[in-house]
Amino acid sequence: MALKVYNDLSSLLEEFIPINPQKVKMYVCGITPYDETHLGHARAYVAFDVIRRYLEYIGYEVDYVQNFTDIDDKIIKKSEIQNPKSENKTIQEKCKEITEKHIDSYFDVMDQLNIKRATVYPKATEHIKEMVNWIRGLVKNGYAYIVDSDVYFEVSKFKGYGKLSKRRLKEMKSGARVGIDSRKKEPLDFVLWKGAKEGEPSWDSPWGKGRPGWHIECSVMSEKYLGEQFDIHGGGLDLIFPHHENEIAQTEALTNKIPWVKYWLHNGFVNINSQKMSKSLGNFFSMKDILAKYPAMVIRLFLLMTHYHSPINFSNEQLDETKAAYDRIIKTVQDIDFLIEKVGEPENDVERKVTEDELAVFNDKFKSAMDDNFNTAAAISVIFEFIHFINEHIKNSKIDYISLKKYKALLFELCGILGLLLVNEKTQEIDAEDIEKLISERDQARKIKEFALADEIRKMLLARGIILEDTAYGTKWRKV
RNA sequence: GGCGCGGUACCCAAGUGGUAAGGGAACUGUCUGCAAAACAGUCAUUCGGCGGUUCAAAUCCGCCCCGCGCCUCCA
Repeated sequence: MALKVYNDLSSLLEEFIPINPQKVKMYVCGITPYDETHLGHARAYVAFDVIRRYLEYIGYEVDYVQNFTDIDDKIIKKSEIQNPKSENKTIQEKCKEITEKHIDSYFDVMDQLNIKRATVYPKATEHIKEMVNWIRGLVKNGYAYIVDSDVYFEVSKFKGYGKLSKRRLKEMKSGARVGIDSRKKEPLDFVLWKGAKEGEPSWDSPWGKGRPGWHIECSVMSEKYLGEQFDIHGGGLDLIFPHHENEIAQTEALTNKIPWVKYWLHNGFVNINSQKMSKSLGNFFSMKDILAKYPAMVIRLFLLMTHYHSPINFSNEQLDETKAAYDRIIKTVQDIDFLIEKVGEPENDVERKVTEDELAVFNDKFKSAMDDNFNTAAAISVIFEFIHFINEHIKNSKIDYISLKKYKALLFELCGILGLLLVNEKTQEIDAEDIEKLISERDQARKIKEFALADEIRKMLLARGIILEDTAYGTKWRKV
């Protein structure tokens, strides 16, 4: 089965055929680094990380570009807040200080979530020259007009306007919420270049000192790193309008290469109590806070248990449930490792129960799910079906070294495609020797039927967060 | 006002024409000195409501009810 993706441009599920049969080029809108990385960011970049990983898994080379919008009103505003430490710095330096700090913490969060680094992370401020050239081109070919030291894109000149967001110009003109700016010819026209006010960071341009508007950077930087046309453009659902619509307009107006982007993919929001997470509602969760309470892989699993295009409702209860689900996977890995050690080398094998065909069933089902527009929720269900299969076989003592190794390899392969690491981080911080010692003391007690003492030891270990399990192969332990 | 998304068990969530995946919770049983885990079984005759199309509908069509998002910065 071939990979199919839901294209927001056509509103259809389409077969994925990249422009170059070996190489996929994708651009995902990055963050404006002026504040903490939040759950919504995590959702978006986990989603596109899995898309990227799956494309690589099925054999493509992937060029993945993600920008940083490191110049913007919110950053400037933040830089104006009094900070004694940066008293003597220029506004430009202050902005850089803010963005660098947030980019660092962004990468820290992304690393914890096991998100692979993009091929390149271009910054808007490092591409001003290219943007100025681009805007100059739009002025020259009549799509942009100059008012004082601002430059605007004239939306009505671009006949495809609205094709991504499925809006018609006429309808939007009558829309109540479009802000009126008398300087613009039409309310929907958007700014390509903003003339600088006193004290704002600025760069030279043919129209005077100023800075680029929001949308232009993505067109310019994607063109620079991926070429005039490429395969996938991604981002949050809220970017469809106006951001992505404007990007299409200014890009296709300049290059006349249509379509600019073949597949548009957007991720759904994170909701709190069925409402969009937002600062104004005060229902905002920073990743720093969540990571203090839950392992990163639990968050990753939680985000992937809902399809990327659907909204996802966040709550601590949901995360607790996901923790239990994740522990089920981890426990199976630990059980396999425990048995591999106990069962020993292949010469001891009595029977080999698992066959390649049996495993292929799970492999195929998993791939079919992923081929269907990256249906991670369905793919995860296959992982749990596989875990059930493994436990069933372990239970029936139909275990042998080769099978166990194969189970483990497939489990890691499937989880790996989803970027799910199967490590119990906490185990590494524990004094294993001490625990083993107590376990053998308990075993002695059990042998002479001193169950009170045995239970006392078990209780003691539980207080330290260690759970004991007695099996036919001896006692196992694990962290809560 | 315009455009769009969704309503599947106690909770979460897959499923776009062939008779309801998966996870969590709960209950029963097996195993165990007791546990834990695992396994076995139970948990939606039904998919917001009402009509229609069809041999067949959660899936297609119509109407209605409810929730949400975008149209302003946003992942």
